[in-house]
Amino acid sequence: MEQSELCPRFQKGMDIISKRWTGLIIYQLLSGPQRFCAVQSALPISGRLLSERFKDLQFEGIVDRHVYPEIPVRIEYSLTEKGRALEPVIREIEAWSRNWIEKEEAAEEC
Amino acid sequence: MEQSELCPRFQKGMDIISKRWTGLIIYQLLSGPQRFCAVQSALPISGRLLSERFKDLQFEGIVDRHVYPEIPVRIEYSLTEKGRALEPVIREIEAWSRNWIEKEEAAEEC
DNA sequence: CAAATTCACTTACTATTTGTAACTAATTAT
DNA sequence: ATAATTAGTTACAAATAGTAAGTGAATTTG
Repeated sequence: MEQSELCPRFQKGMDIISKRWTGLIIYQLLSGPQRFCAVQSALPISGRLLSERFKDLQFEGIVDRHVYPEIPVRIEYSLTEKGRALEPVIREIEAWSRNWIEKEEAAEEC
Repeated sequence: MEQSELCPRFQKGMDIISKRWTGLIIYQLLSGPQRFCAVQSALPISGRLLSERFKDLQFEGIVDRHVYPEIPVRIEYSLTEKGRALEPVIREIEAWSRNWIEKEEAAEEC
């Protein structure tokens, strides 16, 4: 029952993108740096989870958190180079969804 | 706080591949139809979860289950056309992992 | 100037999902 | 007869996700 030759880097990569919300968060940030509340209102995710995911993604070097010490402080999240390198993954998922997910199928979830 | 224009098909697609284990199961089946125990010994997944995931993936039309009524019955799982269409997604994740995940990073997980 | 709102979170609690282990039933090999 | 393999299922504990409310600093509204 010992598992085999699965490349550990591939396994790690798969772990990252197959964690709930990471794909959608990265998708959101592909349109440019955004604030916490902007991402939150773009996705059906709670503050608790978004905060947790941002921490995970920062730890993985996929997202950058930048504090602008302005009149009221402004905090922006953006993709690092490593994060932007995930764009082709996201685009392939987009393409697959467009081609293979029925409108009805998608609707029954909402 | 109402969430916006996220395409529901993209959301559904993301839901599917961002569910734990689905990516690795599909990756395994890309090398051809396989039996339950073959997939199980290729991945660090338990029988309970694999059984559950196979059911989900059949329901989504991504995996086919075929029973060969032989001397001892043989059951094989394979990708449908919809499932095989996910190959580019998997390949992009592979490429990203190869380029952006450090050996050490991956190792510290195991 | 007091009250409400916004931003970026955190805390507390519940529900759902995972993981672990053991069990089943049919067949087959030793 | 005993042990092993296949394709699961059941029972239960641990981890993760979801919901709701709270926090504290600053800012706008009445």
